[in-house]
Amino acid sequence: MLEARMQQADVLKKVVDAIKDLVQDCNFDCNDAGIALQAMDNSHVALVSMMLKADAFAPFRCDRNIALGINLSSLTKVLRAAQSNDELVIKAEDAPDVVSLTFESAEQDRISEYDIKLMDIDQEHLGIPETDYAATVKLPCAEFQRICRDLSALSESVTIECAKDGVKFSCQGDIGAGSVNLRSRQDVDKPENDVIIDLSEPVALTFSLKYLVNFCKASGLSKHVKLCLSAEVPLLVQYELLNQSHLRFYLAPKIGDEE
Amino acid sequence: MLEARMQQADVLKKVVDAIKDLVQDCNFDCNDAGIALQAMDNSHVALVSMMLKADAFAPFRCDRNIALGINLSSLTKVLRAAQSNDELVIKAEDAPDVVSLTFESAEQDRISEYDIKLMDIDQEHLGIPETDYAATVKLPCAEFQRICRDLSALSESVTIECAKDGVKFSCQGDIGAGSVNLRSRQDVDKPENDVIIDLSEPVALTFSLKYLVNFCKASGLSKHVKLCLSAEVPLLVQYELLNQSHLRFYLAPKIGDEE
DNA sequence: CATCGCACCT
DNA sequence: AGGTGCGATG
Repeated sequence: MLEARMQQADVLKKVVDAIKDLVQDCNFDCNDAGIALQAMDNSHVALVSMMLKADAFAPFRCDRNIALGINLSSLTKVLRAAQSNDELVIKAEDAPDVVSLTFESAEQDRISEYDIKLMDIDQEHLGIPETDYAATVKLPCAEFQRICRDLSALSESVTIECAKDGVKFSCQGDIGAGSVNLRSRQDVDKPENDVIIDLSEPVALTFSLKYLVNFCKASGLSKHVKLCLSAEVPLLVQYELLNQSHLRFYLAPKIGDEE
Repeated sequence: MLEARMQQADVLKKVVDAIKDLVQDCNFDCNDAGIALQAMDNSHVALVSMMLKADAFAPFRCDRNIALGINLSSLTKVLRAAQSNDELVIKAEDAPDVVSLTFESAEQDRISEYDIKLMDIDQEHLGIPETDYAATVKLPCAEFQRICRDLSALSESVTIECAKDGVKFSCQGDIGAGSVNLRSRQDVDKPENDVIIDLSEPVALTFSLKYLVNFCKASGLSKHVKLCLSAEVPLLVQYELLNQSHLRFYLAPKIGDEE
């Protein structure tokens, strides 16, 4: 059986909010390492990969591999019932029909329990090759979200160009063109503003802004987001969570005249 | 060419916000005196007139007359990308296809540049006669905005009556009637609350509240607003900006049974 | 159903 | 000033 207690129901809520528009149904794969999720979006352009390590729960118990096939719209409805600061306990039997979510107020004076029916989902398991990226950019989530939103007012696509000392986001659209240049910066007094570029080779790639704006719904999960780019491979947009847990989005670049 | 740097991108943002619902497209007329704009609203009831004097910019350079025909909805989208405290540089060539807006963060570690395509706009140039108004009322923006909003819940129109020692805003509607009386007041300790009436002749006129509410979007630009009235001529609603710059709205009174 | 824009509220 | 909730729209 599975029994996992999260201190902050909010975390699961934000994770699911960030992916529910990309993926309708998917398996939460549970084993003694934790709870993992991998899914492609409907149009097979983007891929979501979540890992919540066992350490992110206390306690965490999962005797054997269990795949919980869940409709994310149903899950969203249930998670809306979580109030901030509620703890969340996730429970399932070994061959479950349902998963149970229990929300407990801090003082334990309100306990809500929801069961969600499970579904069988045939999941192509996706091997994601480890890549040595040509460039990684770590920047504040809020800044990335702002850039994506601003540029999406002008165009469907953004070109991300990484150089050693800065990163440039640019787009062209019917009403005009836009670009945002961020210089790398580091400030020990305000590390939350850091923009850190790690580059082995300059790279410039073009991506759909609609997807990037969508990924940015995860902004509340972390202070920073890491963008990893290499020519001709999908962009990795990564949010680090506590205890080496993470939420990752992969997005294939646009090629040639698609832009 | 034109090159004009504003210390506060916010000012242009607020000006455009205040007029974008009245006017879709209009020319920004640039010359060595500054940047001016004049346009009638679609229904030809209201007129907007903006003047940003060269002194409001530092530096300001404009070698020859340039008319920048801009779609205000496009401009709004671009100005949304301005963050508070960003500086704004406006640039255009002498016979431009585009106008360039550059937003610079205070530390210069983020520079965003947007180009907006220009359009050809045939503009009837409007001579606005200088009028000696029968009454002028200077009052806090917030107070005027509040009055217009409150009365607009009751009626489409407001009657403004100026007397020597006070001004009365009143309306009648289906659910009842409303009126707000402001006595003139002056307080050296709180000049921001001043209500100053300058009157050569009592006057009472009726105006569309919808337009007045719209004009009040400019309230963030100034502490006070000046209302200038004379019988049978348009109301002037004036916001003074720094360096003798201003934003003015003119609104024709309603006559007779239109009220 | 999802997205967008506006207004309100904190 | 930013976030949230609502209403309207496609």
